[in-house]
Amino acid sequence: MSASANIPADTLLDWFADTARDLPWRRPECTAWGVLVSEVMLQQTPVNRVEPIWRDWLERWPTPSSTAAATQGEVLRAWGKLGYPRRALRLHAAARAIAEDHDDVVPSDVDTLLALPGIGAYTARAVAAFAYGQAVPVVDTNVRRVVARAVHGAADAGPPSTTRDLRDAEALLPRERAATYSAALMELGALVCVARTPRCADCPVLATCRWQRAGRPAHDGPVKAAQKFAGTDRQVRGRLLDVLRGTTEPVEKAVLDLAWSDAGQRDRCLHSLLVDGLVEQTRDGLFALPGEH
DNA sequence: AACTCGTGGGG
DNA sequence: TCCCCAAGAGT
Repeated sequence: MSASANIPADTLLDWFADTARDLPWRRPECTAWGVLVSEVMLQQTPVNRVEPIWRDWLERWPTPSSTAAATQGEVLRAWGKLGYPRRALRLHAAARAIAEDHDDVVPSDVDTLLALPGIGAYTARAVAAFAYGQAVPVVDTNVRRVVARAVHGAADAGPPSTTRDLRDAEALLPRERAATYSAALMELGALVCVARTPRCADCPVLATCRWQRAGRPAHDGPVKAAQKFAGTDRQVRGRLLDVLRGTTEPVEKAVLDLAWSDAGQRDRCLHSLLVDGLVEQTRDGLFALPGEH
């Protein structure tokens, strides 16, 4: 039996047509730049938090060149509290590269997309598929989970392996409407075949799911360590950057010192923000978002 | 290959 | 409350 038999295209596509969320970056009038921006914003970030930021962003900067003309600080402010603000700088750098090297046209070729900052294995194929309709496999955390269950009969995906994950997804792709099929796989993982408590009763491919057929066995592999946040450098960096997002003028270090009590960790994090280009120091020793002073 | 990098909602 | 985890990328 072929792998695709576990997730039949017609069944999944019908379900998608009936159930899919009406997300703005899925609309036919959405530009390739709009798709690219959405994919970067959606990296590790829930849809409902992305949507308003995405709308504001595209209204303000509808093209790569208009984004490239903004300062890094403006881009970081527009990014707001989406998280992982280095993504905003990479998106800005990608916009510059597209404007300068690609005539302001988002590339459609996966390898060209992969060469852009902040565009990895997932995002490059997502743009190629969703903006240009290419029949390339698109593998995100949802697809990995759906494939693990429906095809491999396992409760959860194993450790990511780009080569193996792409091969698995490639085997599923139908000849027709491959890009929509990929969007549907992701949607299934996002709405039904979710991580914690899958809604199998609502699943369109329940009849062919190997995990279901096997009696939905529990995850057997090693349990991955829970990611901490409180007290980490990530939290401290977030606090520091939030101070600078909230001010128009550069601030003295004493202002940043209020953001975290542990001086050693605070200074280490401020240094790493400077190294990452998320913070700049002015000539007179004040601190600000980059590119604004 | 394992770690780091933000943020906030829901179970 | 705490903990999981959400359309990953870069090193």
